[in-house]
Amino acid sequence: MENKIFRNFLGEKGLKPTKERIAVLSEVFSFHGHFEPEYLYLRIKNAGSKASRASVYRTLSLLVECGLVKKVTRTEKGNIYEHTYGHSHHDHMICDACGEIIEFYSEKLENLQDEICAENSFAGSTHTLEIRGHCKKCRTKQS
Amino acid sequence: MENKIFRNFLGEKGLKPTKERIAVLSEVFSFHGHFEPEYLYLRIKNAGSKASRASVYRTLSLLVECGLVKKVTRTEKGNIYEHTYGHSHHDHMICDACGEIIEFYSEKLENLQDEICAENSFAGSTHTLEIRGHCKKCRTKQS
DNA sequence: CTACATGCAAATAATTTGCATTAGC
DNA sequence: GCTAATGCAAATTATTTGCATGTAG
Repeated sequence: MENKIFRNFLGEKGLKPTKERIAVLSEVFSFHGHFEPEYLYLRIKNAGSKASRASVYRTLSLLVECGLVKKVTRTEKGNIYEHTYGHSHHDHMICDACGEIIEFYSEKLENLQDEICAENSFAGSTHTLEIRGHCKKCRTKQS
Repeated sequence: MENKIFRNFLGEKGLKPTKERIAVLSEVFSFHGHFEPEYLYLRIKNAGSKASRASVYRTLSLLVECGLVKKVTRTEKGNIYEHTYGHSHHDHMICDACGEIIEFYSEKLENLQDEICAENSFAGSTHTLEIRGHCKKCRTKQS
């Protein structure tokens, strides 16, 4: 269905569903989890499709724009993305030791944030909560 | 006092409190709010001190390392910092329209996050919560 | 004196962009 | 055919780094 959504989006903007764009789209949705543009590029090459790095970046922007993909965070290196369609909103814990990303969701947290926005007369549209620390595994490994 | 803290920190690491480092330090603490490295560099020049961009970056890393300064967020452009000493922990709302950064703090929010970490056997050390949307001012300006 | 710091300019690295070529419709 | 999209390589931009020179203790 993400295919349909993307094609609709392109149609409305007068853009064309080229094979490169479709290749990026299906690769993004071919796996779960988080990824960097370069990783995606390599997967696409590996899958037999061809799309230049430039097209990967360009298409990624389009996918973000139409809401199918979301920028998760920015690291020292660059951006990390995840596909969004079929996934409900969640936040992340990132392990400083092994880099593992744990997703979580808390209704209470969402409500509390709405309250806080209201208190500040702020119209919140999105948020990013990133908790850093050590995951269970790395926690025990530590000194 | 941040002066003392920094000097101690340098001393312990066998580093020297050069005039450039001190210039960066005092400029960082000469104003409140958030800043980019380039803005800091210009302020320092303007204040009559001289420190190259390289030294600003190098010193900023030291300040973060010793906890006097904190990286607030990463934008498309680069990093944004704020000084930390004398400021308690808080989170940010960022207006997508005018870029204003509003600070807030919620005890409930902190507690809730601790709970969530515990549920996931995660040892949280820091977190960053960034709520994006429109501030009061830009909200009314909108369609 | 002697490390460590500095400034400069060159190096990095992710991302973007200009442009000639190719391809949807 | 016309407009938009691609690939490439060059450009951008924040940040880092190598190195010869300066300086704190």
